[in-house]
Amino acid sequence: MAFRIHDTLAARKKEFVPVNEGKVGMYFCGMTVQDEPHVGHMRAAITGDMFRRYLESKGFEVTFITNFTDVDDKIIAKANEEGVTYEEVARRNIEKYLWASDALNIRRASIYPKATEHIPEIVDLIQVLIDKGHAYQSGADVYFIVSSFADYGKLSKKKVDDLRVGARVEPGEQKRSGLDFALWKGAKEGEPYWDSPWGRGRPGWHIECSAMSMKYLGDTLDLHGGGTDLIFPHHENEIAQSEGATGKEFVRHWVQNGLVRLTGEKMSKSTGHFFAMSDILKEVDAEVLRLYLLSTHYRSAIEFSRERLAEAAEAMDRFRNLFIALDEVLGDRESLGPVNSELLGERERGLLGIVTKAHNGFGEAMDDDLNSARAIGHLYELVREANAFMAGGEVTTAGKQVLRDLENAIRSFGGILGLFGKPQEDLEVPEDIQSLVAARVEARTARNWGEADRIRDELQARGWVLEDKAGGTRIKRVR
RNA sequence: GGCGGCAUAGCCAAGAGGCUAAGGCGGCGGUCUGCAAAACCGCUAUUCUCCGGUUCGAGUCCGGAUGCCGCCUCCA
Repeated sequence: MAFRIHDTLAARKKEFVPVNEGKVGMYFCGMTVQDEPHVGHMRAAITGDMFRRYLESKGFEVTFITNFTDVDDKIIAKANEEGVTYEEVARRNIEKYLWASDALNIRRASIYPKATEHIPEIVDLIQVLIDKGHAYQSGADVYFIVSSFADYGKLSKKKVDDLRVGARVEPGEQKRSGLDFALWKGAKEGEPYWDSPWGRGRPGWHIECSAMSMKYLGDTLDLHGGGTDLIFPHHENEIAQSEGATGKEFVRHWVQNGLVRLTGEKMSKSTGHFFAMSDILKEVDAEVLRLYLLSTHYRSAIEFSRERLAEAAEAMDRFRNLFIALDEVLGDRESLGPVNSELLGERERGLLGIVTKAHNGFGEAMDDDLNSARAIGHLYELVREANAFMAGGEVTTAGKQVLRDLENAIRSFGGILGLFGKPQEDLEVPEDIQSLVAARVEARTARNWGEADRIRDELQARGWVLEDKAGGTRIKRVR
Protein backbone atom coordinates (compact mmCIF):
# COMPACT_ATOMS: atom_id res chain seq x y z
CA MET A 1 0.00 0.00 0.00
CA ALA A 2 1.27 3.41 -0.81
CA PHE A 3 2.09 5.88 1.92
CA ARG A 4 0.80 9.28 0.94
CA ILE A 5 1.91 12.48 2.60
CA HIS A 6 0.55 15.96 2.14
CA ASP A 7 3.41 18.02 0.77
CA THR A 8 3.18 21.74 1.42
CA LEU A 9 5.17 22.64 -1.67
CA ALA A 10 3.01 20.60 -4.03
CA ALA A 11 -0.07 21.58 -1.97
CA ARG A 12 -1.46 18.06 -2.28
CA LYS A 13 -0.90 14.53 -1.09
CA LYS A 14 1.98 12.76 -2.76
CA GLU A 15 3.17 9.21 -2.54
CA PHE A 16 6.19 9.01 -0.29
CA VAL A 17 9.25 8.06 -2.32
CA PRO A 18 12.63 8.52 -0.66
CA VAL A 19 15.75 9.45 -2.59
CA ASN A 20 17.50 6.24 -1.63
CA GLU A 21 15.40 3.12 -1.61
CA GLY A 22 14.77 1.78 1.86
CA LYS A 23 16.35 4.76 3.59
CA VAL A 24 14.85 7.96 4.88
CA GLY A 25 16.56 11.15 5.95
CA MET A 26 14.23 13.43 7.86
CA TYR A 27 14.75 16.73 9.61
CA PHE A 28 12.31 18.41 11.95
CA CYS A 29 12.98 21.89 13.20
CA GLY A 30 13.45 21.75 16.94
CA MET A 31 13.51 25.05 18.72
CA THR A 32 15.46 28.16 19.36
CA VAL A 33 16.32 27.54 22.96
CA GLN A 34 15.69 30.97 24.39
CA ASP A 35 12.98 29.59 26.63
CA GLU A 36 11.34 26.45 27.96
CA PRO A 37 9.51 24.21 25.51
CA HIS A 38 5.72 24.48 25.42
CA VAL A 39 2.97 22.24 24.06
CA GLY A 40 3.40 23.62 20.57
CA HIS A 41 7.02 22.52 20.41
CA MET A 42 6.02 19.13 21.68
CA ARG A 43 3.25 18.73 19.15
CA ALA A 44 5.80 19.26 16.41
CA ALA A 45 8.13 16.78 18.07
CA ILE A 46 5.37 14.21 18.42
CA THR A 47 4.46 14.69 14.77
CA GLY A 48 8.05 14.06 13.75
CA ASP A 49 8.23 11.08 16.07
CA MET A 50 5.09 9.61 14.55
CA PHE A 51 6.51 9.98 11.03
CA ARG A 52 9.68 8.30 12.14
CA ARG A 53 7.93 5.43 13.92
CA TYR A 54 5.58 4.80 11.04
CA LEU A 55 8.35 4.81 8.45
CA GLU A 56 10.36 2.40 10.58
CA SER A 57 7.35 0.14 10.93
CA LYS A 58 7.22 0.04 7.16
CA GLY A 59 10.80 -1.16 7.09
CA PHE A 60 12.64 2.06 6.28
CA GLU A 61 15.96 2.81 7.87
CA VAL A 62 15.40 6.29 9.24
CA THR A 63 17.87 8.99 10.18
CA PHE A 64 15.92 11.48 12.21
CA ILE A 65 17.38 14.86 12.97
CA THR A 66 16.10 17.58 15.27
CA ASN A 67 18.19 20.67 15.70
CA PHE A 68 18.73 23.17 18.46
CA THR A 69 19.35 26.73 17.42
CA ASP A 70 21.44 27.67 20.41
CA VAL A 71 22.61 31.16 19.60
CA ASP A 72 20.51 34.09 18.42
CA ASP A 73 19.47 37.57 19.48
CA LYS A 74 16.84 36.40 21.95
CA ILE A 75 19.08 33.91 23.67
CA ILE A 76 21.71 36.58 24.05
CA ALA A 77 19.13 39.03 25.37
CA LYS A 78 17.86 36.47 27.84
CA ALA A 79 21.36 35.71 29.04
CA ASN A 80 22.09 39.38 29.57
CA GLU A 81 18.85 39.80 31.43
CA GLU A 82 19.73 36.98 33.81
CA GLY A 83 23.39 37.77 34.01
CA VAL A 84 24.44 34.35 32.77
CA THR A 85 26.14 33.17 29.60
CA TYR A 86 24.14 32.39 26.50
CA GLU A 87 25.51 28.83 26.75
CA GLU A 88 23.86 28.49 30.14
CA VAL A 89 20.47 29.60 28.81
CA ALA A 90 20.76 27.20 25.89
CA ARG A 91 21.97 24.29 27.98
CA ARG A 92 19.16 24.64 30.48
CA ASN A 93 16.43 24.80 27.84
CA ILE A 94 17.84 21.94 25.80
CA GLU A 95 17.79 19.87 28.95
CA LYS A 96 14.13 20.75 29.50
CA TYR A 97 13.29 19.95 25.91
CA LEU A 98 14.82 16.50 26.20
CA TRP A 99 13.15 15.94 29.53
CA ALA A 100 9.70 16.78 28.11
CA SER A 101 10.50 14.76 25.04
CA ASP A 102 11.31 11.68 27.11
CA ALA A 103 8.21 12.16 29.25
CA LEU A 104 6.05 12.19 26.12
CA ASN A 105 7.68 9.00 24.86
CA ILE A 106 9.23 10.80 21.91
CA ARG A 107 12.13 8.71 20.76
CA ARG A 108 15.49 10.40 20.87
CA ALA A 109 16.56 11.76 17.49
CA SER A 110 19.51 10.16 15.73
CA ILE A 111 21.36 13.46 16.11
CA TYR A 112 20.56 16.75 17.81
CA PRO A 113 22.88 19.15 16.00
CA LYS A 114 23.52 22.57 17.50
CA ALA A 115 24.19 25.69 15.50
CA THR A 116 27.22 26.63 17.59
CA GLU A 117 28.84 23.30 16.83
CA HIS A 118 28.50 23.74 13.07
CA ILE A 119 30.01 27.15 12.46
CA PRO A 120 32.53 25.85 9.87
CA GLU A 121 29.74 24.22 7.83
CA ILE A 122 27.67 27.38 8.07
CA VAL A 123 30.59 29.58 7.00
CA ASP A 124 31.30 27.29 4.05
CA LEU A 125 27.69 27.39 2.92
CA ILE A 126 27.58 31.17 3.12
CA GLN A 127 30.80 31.35 1.11
CA VAL A 128 29.27 29.20 -1.61
CA LEU A 129 26.25 31.48 -1.73
CA ILE A 130 28.48 34.53 -2.06
CA ASP A 131 30.51 32.84 -4.79
CA LYS A 132 27.38 31.97 -6.70
CA GLY A 133 26.06 35.49 -6.52
CA HIS A 134 23.24 34.71 -4.08
CA ALA A 135 24.71 36.68 -1.20
CA TYR A 136 26.75 39.76 -0.43
CA GLN A 137 28.69 41.20 2.41
CA SER A 138 27.54 44.52 3.78
CA GLY A 139 29.60 45.91 6.62
CA ALA A 140 30.06 43.07 9.08
CA ASP A 141 26.92 41.26 7.88
CA VAL A 142 26.20 38.92 5.01
CA TYR A 143 22.76 38.87 3.34
CA PHE A 144 20.98 36.56 0.99
CA ILE A 145 19.79 38.21 -2.22
CA VAL A 146 16.16 37.19 -2.45
CA SER A 147 15.84 38.51 -6.00
CA SER A 148 18.63 36.16 -7.08
CA PHE A 149 16.50 33.11 -6.40
CA ALA A 150 13.73 32.87 -8.96
CA ASP A 151 11.67 30.34 -7.03
CA TYR A 152 11.52 32.43 -3.88
CA GLY A 153 8.02 32.16 -2.43
CA LYS A 154 7.20 28.77 -3.92
CA LEU A 155 6.64 27.10 -0.57
CA SER A 156 4.59 29.80 1.12
CA LYS A 157 2.86 30.77 -2.15
CA LYS A 158 3.93 34.32 -1.73
CA LYS A 159 4.86 36.72 -4.46
CA VAL A 160 8.01 38.68 -3.98
CA ASP A 161 6.21 41.84 -5.07
CA ASP A 162 3.63 41.43 -2.33
CA LEU A 163 6.30 40.89 0.26
CA ARG A 164 8.19 44.00 -0.71
CA VAL A 165 5.48 46.19 0.80
CA GLY A 166 5.82 44.83 4.30
CA ALA A 167 9.55 44.26 4.37
CA ARG A 168 11.30 45.57 7.43
CA VAL A 169 14.79 46.76 7.89
CA GLU A 170 16.19 46.72 11.38
CA PRO A 171 18.16 49.75 12.47
CA GLY A 172 21.82 49.26 11.71
CA GLU A 173 21.22 46.83 8.89
CA GLN A 174 22.52 47.75 5.51
CA LYS A 175 20.53 45.63 3.12
CA ARG A 176 20.26 46.26 -0.56
CA SER A 177 16.65 45.15 -0.40
CA GLY A 178 14.30 44.92 2.54
CA LEU A 179 13.58 41.34 1.55
CA ASP A 180 17.15 40.18 1.87
CA PHE A 181 17.76 38.25 5.04
CA ALA A 182 20.86 37.82 7.17
CA LEU A 183 23.09 34.80 6.75
CA TRP A 184 25.77 36.16 9.03
CA LYS A 185 25.52 38.91 11.62
CA GLY A 186 28.55 40.86 12.72
CA ALA A 187 29.04 40.78 16.50
CA LYS A 188 28.40 43.90 18.49
CA GLU A 189 30.40 44.73 21.57
CA GLY A 190 29.96 42.09 24.27
CA GLU A 191 28.18 39.58 22.05
CA PRO A 192 29.39 36.04 21.46
CA TYR A 193 31.20 35.64 18.17
CA TRP A 194 33.06 33.29 15.85
CA ASP A 195 35.72 34.26 13.37
CA SER A 196 34.77 34.25 9.72
CA PRO A 197 35.98 35.66 6.41
CA TRP A 198 33.61 38.58 7.10
CA GLY A 199 34.87 39.25 10.58
CA ARG A 200 33.64 38.23 13.98
CA GLY A 201 29.98 37.34 14.15
CA ARG A 202 27.33 34.64 14.37
CA PRO A 203 24.99 32.87 11.98
CA GLY A 204 21.64 34.34 11.00
CA TRP A 205 18.50 32.45 11.91
CA HIS A 206 17.84 30.23 8.90
CA ILE A 207 21.24 29.23 7.68
CA GLU A 208 21.98 26.71 10.46
CA CYS A 209 19.12 24.46 9.37
CA SER A 210 20.32 24.41 5.77
CA ALA A 211 23.90 23.70 6.76
CA MET A 212 23.16 21.05 9.36
CA SER A 213 20.45 19.20 7.50
CA MET A 214 22.53 18.90 4.35
CA LYS A 215 25.62 17.92 6.31
CA TYR A 216 23.91 14.91 7.82
CA LEU A 217 21.32 14.02 5.21
CA GLY A 218 22.78 15.10 1.89
CA ASP A 219 21.59 17.79 -0.49
CA THR A 220 18.06 16.42 -0.78
CA LEU A 221 16.09 15.53 2.36
CA ASP A 222 13.24 13.09 2.13
CA LEU A 223 11.17 14.83 4.75
CA HIS A 224 11.41 18.20 6.44
CA GLY A 225 8.96 19.37 9.06
CA GLY A 226 8.01 21.87 11.71
CA GLY A 227 5.03 24.01 12.67
CA THR A 228 3.01 25.82 10.03
CA ASP A 229 4.31 29.06 11.43
CA LEU A 230 7.72 28.14 10.05
CA ILE A 231 6.59 27.97 6.43
CA PHE A 232 7.39 31.63 6.05
CA PRO A 233 10.00 32.83 6.37
CA HIS A 234 12.03 30.01 7.89
CA HIS A 235 11.40 27.12 5.53
CA GLU A 236 11.08 29.42 2.53
CA ASN A 237 14.51 30.83 3.31
CA GLU A 238 15.97 27.39 3.85
CA ILE A 239 14.90 26.47 0.33
CA ALA A 240 16.47 29.62 -1.09
CA GLN A 241 19.75 29.02 0.74
CA SER A 242 19.99 25.32 0.06
CA GLU A 243 18.81 25.22 -3.52
CA GLY A 244 20.71 28.40 -4.26
CA ALA A 245 23.88 26.69 -3.10
CA THR A 246 23.39 23.20 -4.56
CA GLY A 247 21.10 23.76 -7.50
CA LYS A 248 19.26 20.63 -6.41
CA GLU A 249 15.85 19.96 -4.92
CA PHE A 250 16.26 20.53 -1.18
CA VAL A 251 13.29 18.62 0.22
CA ARG A 252 11.06 15.94 -1.26
CA HIS A 253 8.20 16.26 1.20
CA TRP A 254 7.46 19.30 3.33
CA VAL A 255 5.26 18.51 6.30
CA GLN A 256 4.01 21.17 8.66
CA ASN A 257 1.87 20.51 11.69
CA GLY A 258 -1.00 22.75 12.79
CA LEU A 259 -0.54 25.07 15.73
CA VAL A 260 -1.71 24.60 19.28
CA ARG A 261 -4.11 27.28 20.44
CA LEU A 262 -5.30 28.31 23.84
CA THR A 263 -8.87 29.25 24.67
CA GLY A 264 -9.33 32.96 24.68
CA GLU A 265 -5.75 33.78 25.34
CA LYS A 266 -3.02 34.25 22.85
CA MET A 267 -0.44 31.59 23.06
CA SER A 268 2.37 33.50 24.58
CA LYS A 269 5.00 32.92 27.14
CA SER A 270 4.11 36.12 28.92
CA THR A 271 0.49 35.20 29.65
CA GLY A 272 1.38 32.64 32.23
CA HIS A 273 3.18 29.43 32.91
CA PHE A 274 0.46 27.25 31.55
CA PHE A 275 2.29 26.54 28.35
CA ALA A 276 5.56 25.48 29.84
CA MET A 277 5.83 21.71 29.60
CA SER A 278 7.37 21.57 33.04
CA ASP A 279 4.13 22.99 34.45
CA ILE A 280 1.71 21.10 32.23
CA LEU A 281 3.21 17.75 33.07
CA LYS A 282 2.69 18.44 36.76
CA GLU A 283 -1.05 18.25 36.25
CA VAL A 284 -1.47 16.10 33.16
CA ASP A 285 -0.36 12.57 32.47
CA ALA A 286 2.11 12.78 29.58
CA GLU A 287 0.57 9.78 27.84
CA VAL A 288 -2.87 11.38 28.03
CA LEU A 289 -1.46 14.54 26.50
CA ARG A 290 0.04 12.50 23.71
CA LEU A 291 -3.23 10.68 23.08
CA TYR A 292 -5.01 14.03 23.03
CA LEU A 293 -2.63 15.56 20.52
CA LEU A 294 -2.82 12.51 18.25
CA SER A 295 -6.62 12.47 18.36
CA THR A 296 -6.63 15.34 15.88
CA HIS A 297 -4.97 15.08 12.50
CA TYR A 298 -1.49 16.63 12.70
CA ARG A 299 -2.19 19.27 10.08
CA SER A 300 -5.21 20.72 11.89
CA ALA A 301 -5.01 23.40 14.50
CA ILE A 302 -5.80 22.13 17.96
CA GLU A 303 -7.20 23.81 21.00
CA PHE A 304 -5.44 23.15 24.26
CA SER A 305 -7.74 23.09 27.27
CA ARG A 306 -8.13 21.28 30.53
CA GLU A 307 -11.60 20.12 29.51
CA ARG A 308 -10.23 18.43 26.39
CA LEU A 309 -7.46 16.89 28.42
CA ALA A 310 -9.94 15.55 30.95
CA GLU A 311 -11.88 13.91 28.11
CA ALA A 312 -8.68 12.38 26.80
CA ALA A 313 -7.95 11.04 30.27
CA GLU A 314 -11.33 9.28 30.31
CA ALA A 315 -10.63 7.86 26.88
CA MET A 316 -7.19 6.67 27.96
CA ASP A 317 -8.80 4.83 30.86
CA ARG A 318 -10.69 2.67 28.39
CA PHE A 319 -7.37 1.31 27.19
CA ARG A 320 -5.95 0.98 30.66
CA ASN A 321 -9.03 -0.81 31.98
CA LEU A 322 -8.87 -3.20 29.07
CA PHE A 323 -5.22 -3.99 29.73
CA ILE A 324 -6.06 -4.73 33.35
CA ALA A 325 -8.96 -6.96 32.34
CA LEU A 326 -6.79 -8.79 29.81
CA ASP A 327 -4.12 -9.35 32.42
CA GLU A 328 -6.70 -11.10 34.56
CA VAL A 329 -8.26 -13.13 31.79
CA LEU A 330 -5.16 -14.07 29.83
CA GLY A 331 -2.64 -14.60 32.59
CA ASP A 332 0.57 -15.95 31.12
CA ARG A 333 0.52 -15.08 27.40
CA GLU A 334 3.65 -17.09 26.71
CA SER A 335 2.01 -20.43 27.36
CA LEU A 336 -1.06 -19.74 25.23
CA GLY A 337 0.22 -20.95 21.88
CA PRO A 338 -0.76 -19.69 18.45
CA VAL A 339 -4.29 -19.31 17.16
CA ASN A 340 -5.47 -22.44 15.34
CA SER A 341 -8.23 -21.35 13.02
CA GLU A 342 -9.48 -24.97 12.84
CA LEU A 343 -10.41 -24.87 16.50
CA LEU A 344 -12.25 -21.57 16.55
CA GLY A 345 -15.92 -21.36 17.34
CA GLU A 346 -18.19 -18.75 15.87
CA ARG A 347 -17.51 -16.13 18.53
CA GLU A 348 -13.76 -16.55 18.30
CA ARG A 349 -13.86 -16.47 14.54
CA GLY A 350 -15.85 -13.25 14.66
CA LEU A 351 -13.35 -11.63 17.00
CA LEU A 352 -10.46 -12.72 14.83
CA GLY A 353 -12.17 -11.11 11.85
CA ILE A 354 -12.42 -7.88 13.78
CA VAL A 355 -8.70 -7.95 14.53
CA THR A 356 -7.93 -8.42 10.85
CA LYS A 357 -10.28 -5.62 9.93
CA ALA A 358 -8.63 -3.32 12.44
CA HIS A 359 -5.21 -4.14 10.99
CA ASN A 360 -6.36 -3.08 7.57
CA GLY A 361 -8.19 -0.03 8.85
CA PHE A 362 -5.24 1.14 10.89
CA GLY A 363 -2.84 0.74 7.99
CA GLU A 364 -5.12 2.55 5.58
CA ALA A 365 -5.62 5.43 7.97
CA MET A 366 -1.90 5.83 8.59
CA ASP A 367 -1.04 5.48 4.93
CA ASP A 368 -3.39 8.37 4.26
CA ASP A 369 -1.14 11.17 5.48
CA LEU A 370 -0.79 9.72 8.98
CA ASN A 371 -4.42 10.06 9.91
CA SER A 372 -3.87 9.19 13.55
CA ALA A 373 -7.36 10.35 14.51
CA ARG A 374 -8.95 7.76 12.23
CA ALA A 375 -6.37 5.17 13.25
CA ILE A 376 -7.18 5.68 16.93
CA GLY A 377 -10.84 5.13 16.09
CA HIS A 378 -9.90 1.58 15.09
CA LEU A 379 -8.16 1.12 18.41
CA TYR A 380 -11.33 1.98 20.30
CA GLU A 381 -13.25 -0.50 18.20
CA LEU A 382 -10.86 -3.21 19.30
CA VAL A 383 -11.32 -2.18 22.91
CA ARG A 384 -15.09 -2.38 22.66
CA GLU A 385 -15.04 -5.72 20.87
CA ALA A 386 -12.59 -7.22 23.35
CA ASN A 387 -14.72 -6.12 26.28
CA ALA A 388 -17.87 -7.35 24.59
CA PHE A 389 -16.22 -10.69 23.91
CA MET A 390 -15.20 -11.10 27.52
CA ALA A 391 -18.62 -10.01 28.75
CA GLY A 392 -20.39 -12.23 26.25
CA GLY A 393 -19.61 -15.66 27.63
CA GLU A 394 -16.94 -18.07 28.74
CA VAL A 395 -13.47 -17.36 27.36
CA THR A 396 -12.04 -20.63 26.09
CA THR A 397 -8.37 -21.26 25.35
CA ALA A 398 -9.05 -20.49 21.70
CA GLY A 399 -10.76 -17.30 22.81
CA LYS A 400 -7.73 -16.37 24.89
CA GLN A 401 -5.48 -16.90 21.92
CA VAL A 402 -7.54 -14.55 19.80
CA LEU A 403 -7.72 -12.01 22.63
CA ARG A 404 -3.95 -12.24 22.94
CA ASP A 405 -3.64 -11.43 19.24
CA LEU A 406 -6.03 -8.57 19.68
CA GLU A 407 -3.99 -7.21 22.56
CA ASN A 408 -0.85 -7.50 20.47
CA ALA A 409 -2.56 -5.55 17.71
CA ILE A 410 -3.50 -2.74 20.07
CA ARG A 411 0.01 -2.65 21.49
CA SER A 412 1.66 -2.69 18.12
CA PHE A 413 -0.57 0.10 16.78
CA GLY A 414 0.02 1.91 20.03
CA GLY A 415 3.75 1.49 19.50
CA ILE A 416 3.52 3.30 16.18
CA LEU A 417 1.66 6.12 17.85
CA GLY A 418 3.98 6.07 20.85
CA LEU A 419 1.20 5.04 23.20
CA PHE A 420 0.95 2.31 25.84
CA GLY A 421 4.73 2.13 25.90
CA LYS A 422 5.18 2.18 29.61
CA PRO A 423 4.38 -0.95 31.59
CA GLN A 424 1.39 -0.60 33.89
CA GLU A 425 2.79 0.88 37.02
CA ASP A 426 2.31 -1.33 40.00
CA LEU A 427 0.95 1.20 42.31
CA GLU A 428 1.89 1.10 45.88
CA VAL A 429 -1.25 1.00 47.98
CA PRO A 430 -0.50 2.63 51.34
CA GLU A 431 -1.08 0.65 54.53
CA ASP A 432 -3.98 2.77 55.74
CA ILE A 433 -5.75 2.48 52.39
CA GLN A 434 -5.25 -1.27 52.41
CA SER A 435 -6.71 -1.60 55.87
CA LEU A 436 -9.72 0.48 54.85
CA VAL A 437 -10.28 -1.85 51.91
CA ALA A 438 -10.00 -4.83 54.24
CA ALA A 439 -12.46 -3.27 56.69
CA ARG A 440 -14.90 -2.73 53.87
CA VAL A 441 -14.59 -6.31 52.66
CA GLU A 442 -15.43 -7.36 56.19
CA ALA A 443 -18.43 -5.02 56.35
CA ARG A 444 -19.68 -6.33 53.04
CA THR A 445 -19.34 -9.91 54.18
CA ALA A 446 -21.44 -8.95 57.19
CA ARG A 447 -23.88 -7.29 54.78
CA ASN A 448 -23.31 -4.05 56.64
CA TRP A 449 -23.94 -1.89 53.57
CA GLY A 450 -24.02 1.39 55.46
CA GLU A 451 -20.51 0.91 56.79
CA ALA A 452 -19.28 -0.44 53.45
CA ASP A 453 -20.55 2.62 51.61
CA ARG A 454 -19.12 4.97 54.21
CA ILE A 455 -15.68 3.45 53.71
CA ARG A 456 -16.04 3.65 49.96
CA ASP A 457 -16.87 7.35 50.20
CA GLU A 458 -13.87 7.89 52.43
CA LEU A 459 -11.59 6.12 49.98
CA GLN A 460 -13.01 8.13 47.14
CA ALA A 461 -12.33 11.35 49.00
CA ARG A 462 -8.74 10.22 49.31
CA GLY A 463 -8.49 9.53 45.60
CA TRP A 464 -9.10 5.80 45.39
CA VAL A 465 -11.88 4.06 43.53
CA LEU A 466 -13.18 0.58 44.27
CA GLU A 467 -14.37 -2.06 41.87
CA ASP A 468 -16.07 -5.11 43.33
CA LYS A 469 -15.53 -7.99 40.96
CA ALA A 470 -16.50 -11.62 41.16
CA GLY A 471 -12.95 -12.52 42.10
CA GLY A 472 -12.57 -9.85 44.74
CA THR A 473 -12.25 -6.13 45.22
CA ARG A 474 -9.90 -4.05 43.11
CA ILE A 475 -8.69 -0.59 43.96
CA LYS A 476 -7.56 2.08 41.55
CA ARG A 477 -5.94 5.43 42.00
CA VAL A 478 -7.75 8.29 40.33
CA ARG A 479 -5.80 11.17 38.74
C1' G B 1 -4.58 45.00 2.26
C1' G B 2 -2.04 40.12 0.22
C1' C B 3 -1.76 34.72 0.60
C1' G B 4 -3.62 30.24 2.84
C1' G B 5 -6.74 27.18 5.98
C1' C B 6 -11.14 25.79 8.57
C1' A B 7 -16.78 25.62 9.41
C1' U B 8 -19.80 17.91 10.59
C1' A B 9 -24.36 15.95 17.05
C1' G B 10 -24.26 19.12 23.72
C1' C B 11 -18.49 19.06 23.34
C1' C B 12 -14.08 16.98 20.62
C1' A B 13 -13.29 14.71 15.92
C1' A B 14 -12.84 11.27 11.20
C1' G B 15 -15.06 11.45 6.58
C1' A B 16 -9.73 12.59 -0.93
C1' G B 17 -18.82 12.08 -5.46
C1' G B 18 -22.56 6.91 -4.43
C1' C B 19 -23.10 0.92 1.13
C1' U B 20 -27.05 2.60 7.36
C1' A B 21 -22.39 10.35 8.16
C1' A B 22 -16.08 6.54 12.03
C1' G B 23 -14.53 7.08 16.89
C1' G B 24 -14.03 9.55 21.83
C1' C B 25 -16.24 12.55 25.88
C1' G B 26 -20.97 13.77 27.91
C1' G B 27 -26.33 12.62 28.46
C1' C B 28 -30.65 9.28 28.69
C1' G B 29 -32.62 4.15 29.14
C1' G B 30 -31.33 -0.99 30.12
C1' U B 31 -28.09 -5.50 31.68
C1' C B 32 -24.65 -6.82 35.59
C1' U B 33 -24.07 -5.18 41.01
C1' G B 34 -26.54 -5.09 47.91
C1' C B 35 -25.76 -0.07 45.93
C1' A B 36 -21.78 1.53 43.04
C1' A B 37 -17.50 1.27 39.78
C1' A B 38 -15.79 -1.08 35.41
C1' A B 39 -17.95 -3.39 31.21
C1' C B 40 -21.74 -4.47 27.68
C1' C B 41 -26.49 -3.32 24.87
C1' G B 42 -29.85 0.56 22.95
C1' C B 43 -30.90 5.76 22.06
C1' U B 44 -28.47 10.69 21.48
C1' A B 45 -26.67 14.64 13.28
C1' U B 46 -33.31 12.41 8.01
C1' U B 47 -28.28 15.86 8.05
C1' C B 48 -23.02 18.23 7.50
C1' U B 49 -22.75 27.46 8.51
C1' C B 50 -25.89 29.83 4.58
C1' C B 51 -27.15 30.72 -0.83
C1' G B 52 -26.56 29.25 -5.73
C1' G B 53 -24.30 25.81 -9.43
C1' U B 54 -22.04 21.14 -11.75
C1' U B 55 -23.77 15.89 -11.58
C1' C B 56 -28.18 10.45 -12.41
C1' G B 57 -26.13 11.43 -7.39
C1' A B 58 -22.34 16.36 -3.08
C1' G B 59 -20.69 16.83 3.83
C1' U B 60 -17.30 15.64 -0.18
C1' C B 61 -16.40 19.43 -6.72
C1' C B 62 -17.25 24.92 -8.45
C1' G B 63 -18.92 30.16 -7.38
C1' G B 64 -20.65 33.55 -3.72
C1' A B 65 -21.93 35.11 1.43
C1' U B 66 -21.01 34.87 6.67
C1' G B 67 -17.96 33.49 10.78
C1' C B 68 -13.34 31.81 12.94
C1' C B 69 -8.06 31.02 12.45
C1' G B 70 -2.89 31.15 10.59
C1' C B 71 1.16 33.54 7.89
C1' C B 72 2.89 38.29 5.60
C1' U B 73 10.65 38.34 8.59
C1' C B 74 10.05 36.52 17.03
C1' C B 75 7.38 32.04 16.35
C1' A B 76 6.88 24.46 16.77
